[in-house]
Amino acid sequence: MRLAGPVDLPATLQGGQAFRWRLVDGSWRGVVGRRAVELRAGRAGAVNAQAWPRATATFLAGYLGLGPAEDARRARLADDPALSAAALAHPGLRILRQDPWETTAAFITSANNNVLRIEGILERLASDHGDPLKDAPWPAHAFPDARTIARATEASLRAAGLGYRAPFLRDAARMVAKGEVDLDALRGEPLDRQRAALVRLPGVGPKVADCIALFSLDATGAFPIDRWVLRAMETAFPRLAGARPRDVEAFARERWGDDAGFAQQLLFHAVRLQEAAPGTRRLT
DNA sequence: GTCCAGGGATTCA
DNA sequence: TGAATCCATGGA
Repeated sequence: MRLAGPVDLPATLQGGQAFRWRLVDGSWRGVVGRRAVELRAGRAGAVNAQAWPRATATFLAGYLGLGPAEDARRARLADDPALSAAALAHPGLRILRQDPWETTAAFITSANNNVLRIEGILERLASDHGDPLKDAPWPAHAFPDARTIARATEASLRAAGLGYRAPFLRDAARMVAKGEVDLDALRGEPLDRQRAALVRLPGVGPKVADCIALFSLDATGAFPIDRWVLRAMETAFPRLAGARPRDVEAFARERWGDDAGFAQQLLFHAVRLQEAAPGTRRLT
C-alpha cells in the first residue's frame, strides 16, 4: 500500500527514536507490534508499505505519525527562525508512535549508551526472548513483553549486552507486569502525571521518561534533553549557555508549547547530522 | 590508554 | 536542592 507522507525514512527510523529498523536492499525492515513491516521510499516522500500479517493503512500511518495535526505542527515550527532550516531540510522527519513497553525498555537501555550499541542490545533481546514472527519473509522477532523480561534471568539480560542496566530492565519489567505502572493507561494523560508514574521505574529518570512520553504516550510537548540537545540549544540560543537542563526545558516549553517534542527531534537530528558531516566524527 | 555514548542511582553536603 | 561519583561495554 501507499502512504502519502511525506516521510523521510532514514531520518525517522534511524534518528534515535526507534532502534530496530534495518536498511536491506533499499527497503527498511522492522517490527511493529507483532507484525513484520517493510517500508520503501516512493515518489515525493510517499512510502510504499507492506506488513505481515497484513495491516491497514490507518495502522501504519498511526505508527509513522502521519496526520493533519502533525502537518500543522511542522508548519508552526517552520515559522520559528531557530528551526526553519532544520524543518525545511527534513520535511519528512516524523515522531513515531511506538509501543509503550518496548519504548520504555529501549530508553532504559539508552542511558549512558550509544545508538549503535543500543540497536545491538535490543535486537539480541528480541531474538533471545521474543516470539518469532512466523509470517515474516525474513527472520523477525516480536519485542519481548514485560512479563517475559520479568521472568528472564539477569545473566541472560547481561548476555544481551545490557551491562549494569540488566537489573534495571528486569525490575522495571516486573513492575509493569504486575500492573504497578500501567503504561497503556498513561497514553494521553498530562505530561506531569506520565512522568511521575514513569520515574517510579528503575532506570527511568527525567530524560528517559520524556523520551517514553514523547515517542509512545502522545506527549507532544515533552522535550527530552540529552547531551546533543543541550549542545544544540546552547548553540541556537547563546543565552542558554551553561543553563541547567530544567531551565532549558522551561525555555523550550515556553517557546514551543505542545510542539516542543517535534522541535526537540528537529534539533537532535540536525546536530547529529552536523557531527556526522565529512571530516568530523562519525555517527555512533 | 583515554574518551564518549539520547543518564540514572547513590551518596554526601 | 545540588554536586560528585560510579556504573558495563564497545567503538573511535
